Order: sequence, then structure tokens, then C-alpha cells
Amino acid sequence: MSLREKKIAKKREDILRSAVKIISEKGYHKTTLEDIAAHLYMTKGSIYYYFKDKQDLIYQTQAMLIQESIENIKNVIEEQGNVTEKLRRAMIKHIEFVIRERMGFSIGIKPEQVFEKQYLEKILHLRGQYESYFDRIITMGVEEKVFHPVDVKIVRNLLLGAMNWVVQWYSPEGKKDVKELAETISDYLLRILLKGGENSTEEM
Amino acid sequence: MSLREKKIAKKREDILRSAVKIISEKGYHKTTLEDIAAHLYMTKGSIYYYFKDKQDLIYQTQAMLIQESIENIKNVIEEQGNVTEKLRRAMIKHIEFVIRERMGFSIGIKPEQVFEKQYLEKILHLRGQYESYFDRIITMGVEEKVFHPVDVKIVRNLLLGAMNWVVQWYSPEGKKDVKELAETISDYLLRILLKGGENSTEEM
Amino acid sequence: MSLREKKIAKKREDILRSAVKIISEKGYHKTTLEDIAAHLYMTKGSIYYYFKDKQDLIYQTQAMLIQESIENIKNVIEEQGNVTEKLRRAMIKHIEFVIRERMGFSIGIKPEQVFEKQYLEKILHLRGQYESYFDRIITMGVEEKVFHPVDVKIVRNLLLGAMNWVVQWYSPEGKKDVKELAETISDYLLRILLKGGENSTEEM
Amino acid sequence: MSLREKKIAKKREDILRSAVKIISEKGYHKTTLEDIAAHLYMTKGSIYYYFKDKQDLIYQTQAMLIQESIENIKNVIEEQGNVTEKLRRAMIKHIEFVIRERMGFSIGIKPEQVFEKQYLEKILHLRGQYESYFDRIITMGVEEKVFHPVDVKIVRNLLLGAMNWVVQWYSPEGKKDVKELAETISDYLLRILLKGGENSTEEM
DNA sequence: CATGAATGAGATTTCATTCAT
DNA sequence: TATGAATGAAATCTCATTCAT
Repeated sequence: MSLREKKIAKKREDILRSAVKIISEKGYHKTTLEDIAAHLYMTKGSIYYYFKDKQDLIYQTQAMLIQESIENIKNVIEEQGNVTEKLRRAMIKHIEFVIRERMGFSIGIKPEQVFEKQYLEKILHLRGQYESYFDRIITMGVEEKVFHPVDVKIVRNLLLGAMNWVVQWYSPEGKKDVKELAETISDYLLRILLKGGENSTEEM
Repeated sequence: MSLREKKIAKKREDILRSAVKIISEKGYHKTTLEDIAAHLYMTKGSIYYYFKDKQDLIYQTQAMLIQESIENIKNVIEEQGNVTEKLRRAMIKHIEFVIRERMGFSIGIKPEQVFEKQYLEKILHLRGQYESYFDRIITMGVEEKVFHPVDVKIVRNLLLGAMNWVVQWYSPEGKKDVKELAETISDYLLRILLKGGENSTEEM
Repeated sequence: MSLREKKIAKKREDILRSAVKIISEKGYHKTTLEDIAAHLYMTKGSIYYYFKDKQDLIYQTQAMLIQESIENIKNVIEEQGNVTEKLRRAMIKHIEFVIRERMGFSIGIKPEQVFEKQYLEKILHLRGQYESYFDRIITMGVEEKVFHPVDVKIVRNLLLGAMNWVVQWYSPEGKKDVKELAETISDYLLRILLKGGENSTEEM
Repeated sequence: MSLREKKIAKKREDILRSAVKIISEKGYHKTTLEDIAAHLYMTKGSIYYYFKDKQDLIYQTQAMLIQESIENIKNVIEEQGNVTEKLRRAMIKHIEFVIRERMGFSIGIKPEQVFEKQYLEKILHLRGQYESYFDRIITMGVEEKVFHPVDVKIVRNLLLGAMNWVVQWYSPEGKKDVKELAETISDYLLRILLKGGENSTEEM
């Protein structure tokens, strides 16, 4: 990659980050290209040098976020640890990510309602990939008899739903910090899968 | 309520139902008043006879849905049954409702990003009411030592998140029918709270 | 005129008065038929029983106001008094009228910009009539050599302009009451016409 | 001011002039942004590049007109001449201005009925400034005992009313040209203030 | 007579998109 | 590359007008 290409790639990412930030604040449907550009002291015209159109830009933000999530979970899987630890870490990462980017998957909207076929397929494919890593961990746990035998897809969706919903209620003013909160949530959710009561941190 | 008032109330509800339907299909920000009106063979102008403006209309749909949910959970609480049964039934009702109306709370968007102060407060108040009924059941279970001692608000949010997220992944083509699915989900989620393994419907 | 006709005539006048009031408050272009009707606890639909359309209604208000003004000035002319007294009384009446109805001629708009040909001609004709009474008094004064020889039309327009403009600046909170104010204004304006300084109420 | 800023300022003024012209022809409430834009071969959308909204645009036209008037009267005051000459010249300028722009102050409407608080205050302030220059001249004349002692505010309002009303009756077809007419009017109105009969151009 | 309800034309406004410079 | 400027389609909203009851 030449220097020029690097610069372009850098700028593209800047725009994507800006978009993520603004969308997380104002919501997808109230975010205009003007907003995104202004945040970078650009004009909206320039955005078209880097992205085909608004849909493309939004798609890229989603793709970027999911890809980062995929990297996260890949790392978690490769790390040492038993399956419970892995799932726990994956969830913590996910929750921290959701809170940090103030955005769950799909910016709080159903991708079907926003993207056209071309982008939709790609998004759904990426999403599917990420989900499959979760499925893999869950399946492992079930096979190792550490987890209850469950309908993997349903449970995975429950976990993701509970975690993505955090966007709706998390407040930085809460008494728990992000890490602590993520751990608490993960532990609660693990109970859906864990056999026995060993992990049930009995609070007073 | 006079006949006339009934008629107007009926029409208002028709419009709200139409709005719920269209929004659930196309998403909030792609739904125009034209769409909503056309679905009832009205013109968009007529909508303004019944609602102050679009924001008012959207607010009313949300209020209606939450109020119905509140009725549901109130009934559940008043019915016979132990606390586990009550929470289970409340969750099943919620899931069925979400699937039927194809809409979780807040049409998949953060109300803060859509409503202005006046409406926002009312929505948040209604939502808070509904949530408090859940909290009440959970607290009861904890006090009766049937549920683990937990952070009630967090757990309630996890349950609601997992259930509302169903909108994103439920497909009528699935092998489980709605009732069965709702039961399955509820049973999984109950494990977050239940002590012992008694409820863990060991599949297979 | 039958009782029925009387009732209708009465209602028509009610509506006209209501229209005058609302227009004087909100301005012509912000006044809707709804406003006018609501002020009488009617619905706008009913207005169409009494008036062909909005233009007709507005036209009638104007016609009514000018006709009343014409009656006023006719009476003034027929009363006893020298020409100066007559002009003074005519002006006082006009000013009082403008303040009372909070409306000069033509609701502050050029009739050409509001009325279509049919109504326009009638309005201009009525207006012309009223103006001709003023002209008559002025001409009399000139012929009697009580007034300066002037371009009658120009002076009449200056007088009317100065008087109609009162709408723009009159405030009920002022220290002068309406009668006093009207007299003061009339005396000032008379100086345009009066020979010698006899009327110049030398203030301190 | 950079070239770019000049260009944009120029365009803004073009739009304002266009607005003044159209409003003077069709009246404020019949003038659409479409009209104003079309007159400049633009589209209405473009207007929003230069002005926040219609109210802003209208406000700017008013501000522009009053500011020009203020410049005019300032110059008149600074010029040589006795107080009578100054008031005469100020009036002539005002009348010529009103005829040229075919618009008195406040486009023939009460600003209270058109502008919201923010704009209203600014307009009233500007208007007040302009009026204060008139007041200053009148007060000077009174103090120099050249003018009758009068209620300055009332007389100023009468003068302005008489002059602004010209919009309603001036016709280019009249036998007097604009300058001549403005002089005639000014001389008539001066009689309200002048002591003695020296200025009363005795017409035949 | 009166009105509730609906309509539709038109106005304002927003904003993604384009394009010349 | 970047941007200023313009565009046009679409959305919201208003309101005079109509009409069945």
C-alpha cells in the first residue's frame, strides 16, 4: 500500500469513526452527512470522494464494527482457558464494545430496513460469522457437558439480545464501572448455560 | 363516551395499528404518513385530523403498545401461581406480544433520539411503570428465596433485552410455533434467576 | 325581511365581527377560517352556509367596515358646524374607529394583493366613496378660503395614511385616552390645511 | 472580506432584492420561496443555502430596508442646512425610498404578526433607531423654536404614517414625477410643525 | 342548519447527491 | 482532493373547501 493509499485509508476510517460517533448520539435516521462531515471539519461533498453514497458509508461502519468484534472473539477463542472462561471473556468483550461504541449490532435498526440487497447480504454474512463464533463456543461447552444441552441458536440470540440492549440502559453515572458491569452481566447470562450452581456468585 | 367519540377513538386506533404495522415492516424512519394513510385508504391530510403531528402519532403508538403490555403484566401478577410461574407467564406474554406486533419497546430506537421532551417524559414514565412490574416479580422471588439474590434492575434489563431482541431474529418459518418459542426462551431466561437445577429442562 | 332572514343576517354579522377581531389580532394571512369559527363556537364548515368562500367573507368584513365609516362621515357632514369643525370631527371619528376595530382600511394590506377583480372593484368603489366625502370637505374648506389651496387628493391621502397608521403604534397603555389622542392627532393634521396659526394649540 | 465572502454576500443581497420585489408585487402572504427563487432562476432549495428559513429571509429584507433608511437619514442629518431643510430632505428621501422599493416599513404588516420574538426584537430595535433620528430632528426644530412645540412621538408617527401610506396610492401614471411628489408631500407635512406661514407654498 | 370528516393542493423544509472549479 | 453551490425529490404540515348525514 502506497503512502497515498494509506492516507486515503486513514481518512476513510476517520469518517467511519465520525459516523459511528454521530449515529450513536443522534440516532441513525437523524444523522446527516453534513453532521458526519462537520465533525471532521470537512464538507459533505468530500465524503463522496471516499464513499459511493450514504448507504455505502453506513454499510462500512457496520462492517467495521462487526469485523472488529470478529477479531475480538477470534482472539478470545485462541487464548488459553476453559470453555466457560472463553464464553465469559467473549461476552465481556462484546459488552465493553457495545458500551464503548454506544452501539449494538446494526445501529439499533434492522438491517433489512436500511440496506439494499447488495449490502444486506454482506452485512448478514458478517453478522453470521460473528454469531457462528459464539455458536462454536456454546457448542463446545455443550459437548464438553459443561453447559446444558440447549438450542444453540436461540441461546446465542438471547445472549446477544441481552448484551446489545445494554445500549438502551447503560448510564456512565451508574455505580459500577464498565468492566465490573460487563462481568456482572456475563456472569448472570452464563447461568443460562452453566450446569450446577458453581458460578452463581451469591450476592448478599 | 358518545357514539361519535367512540367512532373517533376507533379511527384513531385504526391509524395507530396501521402505523405499528408499517413501522414494523419498513422501520421508523422510512415510514411516511403517506404510507400509514394509504394502508387505510385515507389521505395523509386526514391523519392531521386525528393527530397533531407525526411525532404525536408515533408517540401514541408507543404509548398504546406499552399500555397494552402493562395490562398484560398486571393480569399476570393478579393471577394464581407461584412467583416462578408468574415471571414465566409475564415473559411469555411479552415475547408473544413482541412477535405479534413485530416491535419491542421503542420501535427499536432509543426514544431519546426520537421524542422531544414532552413526549419523552411520558414514554419513559410508561416504560418505567412496565419495568417496575417486572422488578416487583423479581424482587418477590428473591425475597421468597426462590430466585438468586441479584441486582434486580440489571437482571430485568437483561431479560427485556433478550426478549425485545427477538424482533431481530424471529422468523415465522422456524420449526417452533410462537407459543413454543416463547416458552423455550422464558425457560432459558429463568435460569438466570432460579436456584438449583430443577427447571433446567434437560433437552435431548 | 322575515324572521329567518333576520336570524341569518344576524349570524352573518356575528361572523364578520369575529373575523374583524381575529384578523386584527393575528393579521390577515395568519387568520384561518377555523380561528374565526372557533371564536363563535362554530365549525368552519358552517361558515360556508353564510359565505361563499373565504375571499367573500374577507370582502364582506372590509365592505362592512367601510360602510360604517361612510355612515359616520355622512353624519358628520350633515351636522352643524363650520368646515374646520367638520373635518376635525370626521378625523376624530376615523381615528376612533381605527383604534376600536384595530384595523385601518384594507386590513393593512393592499386590496389589489388579496381580492380578485369582482371583489376588488367593489372594495375600491366603496373606498373611493369614503374618500370622496373627505375630498368634499377639504374642497369646501379650500373654496371657503379657510384651508390652503392644496392638491385635494394628495392631502386626503396624507390624512388617511397618518390616521390609518395609528393601528401600528397605538397602545392602550399610553397616557392619553382614545378621545384625547384622536383630538390631538386631528389638530396636528389640521395644520396641513388651516391658514393662519389660530388652531395651533401651543403646547409647553 | 474574501472574494468568496463577497460572492456569497452578493448572492444574499440578490435574493433579498428579489424578495423585496416579489413581496411588493404580490404581498407578503402570497409570496412563496418558489416565486423568489424563480425570479433569480434558482430553485427554492438553494435559498436554504443562504438563509435559515423563510422567516429569516423576510427578516433580512426588512433589516436591509431599514438599515438603508437609517443610512439615508444619517447622511441627511450630517449635511449642511437648517433644521427645516433637514427634516424636508429626510422626508423626501423616505418617500422616494418607499416608492422605489414599493414598500413602507414592515411590508405593510405589523411585524408583531409575522416575526417571532428573536427577529421581532431586532426589527423593532432597528425601527426604533430610525424613528429616533426623526425624533432628533423634530426635537431640534422645537428647541430652536422653528417648530411648534409638539408631542414628538405622535408627530413623528403621523409623518411616517402619511409617508408609508404612499405605497397604497402612488401610481406611476400620476402627473407628478417621484421627486416632485415627494417634495409636495414633504411641504404639506412640514406645515404640521412650521410656525408662521412662510413655507406654505400658496398654490393657485 | 350544522358539523364531522375527509380531501388535495400547495407551502415550507430537509438532505442526499452532483458537479464545476 | 476538497469544496462551495445548486438541485430536486420527498417529507411534513396547513388549510380552504366539500359533502354526506
